[in-house]
Amino acid sequence: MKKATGKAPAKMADIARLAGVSESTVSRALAGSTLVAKRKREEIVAIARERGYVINSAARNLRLRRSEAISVVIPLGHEAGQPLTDPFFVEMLGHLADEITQRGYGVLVQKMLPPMDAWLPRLIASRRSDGIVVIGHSTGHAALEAAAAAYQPLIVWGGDAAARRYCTVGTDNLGGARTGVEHLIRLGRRKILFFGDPSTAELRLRLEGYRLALSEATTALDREQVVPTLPTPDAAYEAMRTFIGRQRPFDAVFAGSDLIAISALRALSAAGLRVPQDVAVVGFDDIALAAHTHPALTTLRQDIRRGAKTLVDLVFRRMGGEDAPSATLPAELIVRESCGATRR
Amino acid sequence: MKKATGKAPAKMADIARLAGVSESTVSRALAGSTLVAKRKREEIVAIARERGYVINSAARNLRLRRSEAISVVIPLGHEAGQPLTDPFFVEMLGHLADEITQRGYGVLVQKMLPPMDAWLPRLIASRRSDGIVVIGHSTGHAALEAAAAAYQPLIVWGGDAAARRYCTVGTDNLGGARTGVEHLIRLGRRKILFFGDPSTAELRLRLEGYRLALSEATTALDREQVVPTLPTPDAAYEAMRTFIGRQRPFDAVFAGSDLIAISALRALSAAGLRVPQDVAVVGFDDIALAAHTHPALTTLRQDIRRGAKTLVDLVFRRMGGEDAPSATLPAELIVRESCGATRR
DNA sequence: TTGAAAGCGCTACCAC
DNA sequence: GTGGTAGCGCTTTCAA
Repeated sequence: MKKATGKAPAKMADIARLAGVSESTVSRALAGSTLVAKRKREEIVAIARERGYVINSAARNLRLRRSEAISVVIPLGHEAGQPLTDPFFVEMLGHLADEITQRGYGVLVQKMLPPMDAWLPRLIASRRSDGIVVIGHSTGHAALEAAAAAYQPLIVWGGDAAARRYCTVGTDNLGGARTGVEHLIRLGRRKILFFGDPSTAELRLRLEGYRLALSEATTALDREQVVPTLPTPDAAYEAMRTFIGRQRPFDAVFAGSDLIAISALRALSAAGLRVPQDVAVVGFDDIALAAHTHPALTTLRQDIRRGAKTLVDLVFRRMGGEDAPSATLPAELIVRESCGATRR
Repeated sequence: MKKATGKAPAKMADIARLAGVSESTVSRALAGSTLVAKRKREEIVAIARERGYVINSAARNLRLRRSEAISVVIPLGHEAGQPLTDPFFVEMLGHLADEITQRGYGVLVQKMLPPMDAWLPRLIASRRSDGIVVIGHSTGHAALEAAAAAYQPLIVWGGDAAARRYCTVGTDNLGGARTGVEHLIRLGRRKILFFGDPSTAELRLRLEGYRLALSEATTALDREQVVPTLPTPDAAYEAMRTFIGRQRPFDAVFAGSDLIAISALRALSAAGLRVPQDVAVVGFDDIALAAHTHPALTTLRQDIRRGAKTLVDLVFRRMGGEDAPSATLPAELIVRESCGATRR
């Protein structure tokens, strides 16, 4: 195997020699320190640029005891071995990358399989990143609690800030779901299903919101009915198909996520049920696709960009030693076609 | 601002003291070197584990002159400022993360805006990663050519291996498109549109495949007709809507990507055109959603997992100094409902 | 305003 | 088999 032999990259000492100054001065000049005479500073910077010199980050990081990188952790539950399928997480990842990059930090992506307690501490101890953002179905609460106790700059995207001791950012899942179901009730729907996987924290909260809306309704409704499903399109499609086969009457589906709602749309259509005439459907997330389904999906928008901004803001504040608090973001009802109009 | 004061993490010297050996021995033991007596080695490893000791990667990397990380670069063209929208790239990112993580390397995600020539060299010089994988509509050929000349471990996901001097991995876009269009012709379609953005290298090749299929057809066909569009759902929807409004007759759409095909599906349906009865549609990529549209989308599958595997395989081989060659992967026609059956 | 020197935490070359 | 030692390339006192 022939060894790659690119010429060794310039180091700071080389630039120092070229500029006829000491390494210290180059270091200061490159950092923009006013300690260095302006003229000299500019000269040094010019030489460095011309030579394509870039500071060796390993050396810098070792010296500074930081990495200038943030880990973005994507816990994989059911989808182990799969690529991230949920567009929501993907959009989140994109926004996080934007926010982090903007601050001059690197983004270290970590796909993580349970159990989390095995490697979250390792990730922290390795010091490969200065802060950690965990997105996704937050499994492994215990591991998070434990890690957070000794490590500040850890922020988790998730639903229930109140119940946790670690810092979280999340949408108001309960309130959002409640709003969505209330909307269905207002439109005259009476037999409303909850369709989703209540084993994750966020979906549990949405289920709670669904229940709350049902219980507080002033009109006579069918009692709650939960159709569980794994959060993948195929599983959701099958689950809905099976449910329809059971012939239990229903006139609305409140889905735990848009991805699931879209599968429901397909299953309903395949079974000859019209949306929204026969069955109204409401999703959660407002992924890009939601506006483009047929019929267009009514859903609860999570403001991902703002979520990402908040997440990153909090990690940086905590990296600075501040004890930044958890945050909850509102969900916004986006009315499109799939929920139908008022029934007489 | 209160400074975070987690207790300083253990370093190798601490473990050495605890184990009553030298730092060298700890280093060797942790690396699993057989130079250290087995008994002693296990003892040291046990102590390290017990103390939650993890090697400081900055120090290790500085010493070893490598970073144990791969940069995955996502060039953003039209979608600047947007999160990555195309599910194809996202799936690719997921698989890349899997492959890279599996080899014990970190994944450094870089979203990059043109111009590439400004920061590709910087990325290389910063040594934050040992290799670079560029995915996405490969813009900036010149910058890639220039960078690749002096830097081996750079692999680009893209279409036309032949035309480039840098190492690429990609699907046989031309052949795939040709297969898809031939299929439409075989099914009796005569007025076939190409729908997509021919400004990117990959789409250009698909367009070429489309042309080839038309020109080689043995039946009388309408001449080529290209409906250009930016690669976002909204733009594609509008473009198709506008085109339909012009009333030029057509009975099939060959779309440059699934995302575009799905938008076409919507626009056709909104215009009262039935798929596949009135218009057949074929996409490209086979994203997860393709099987779930209504009607289900006929498309050309790109084997993303294999693509990612190949990409990562090549970077690692090149990191090892090997002069690994470009690779082209076949596209597979996945026949579903949107192309219809043979017309009499 | 500048330079010398110490050292961040690790690995690998030597000598024993 | 094991330990001393010399750096990897940078930043930052400290002294001038």
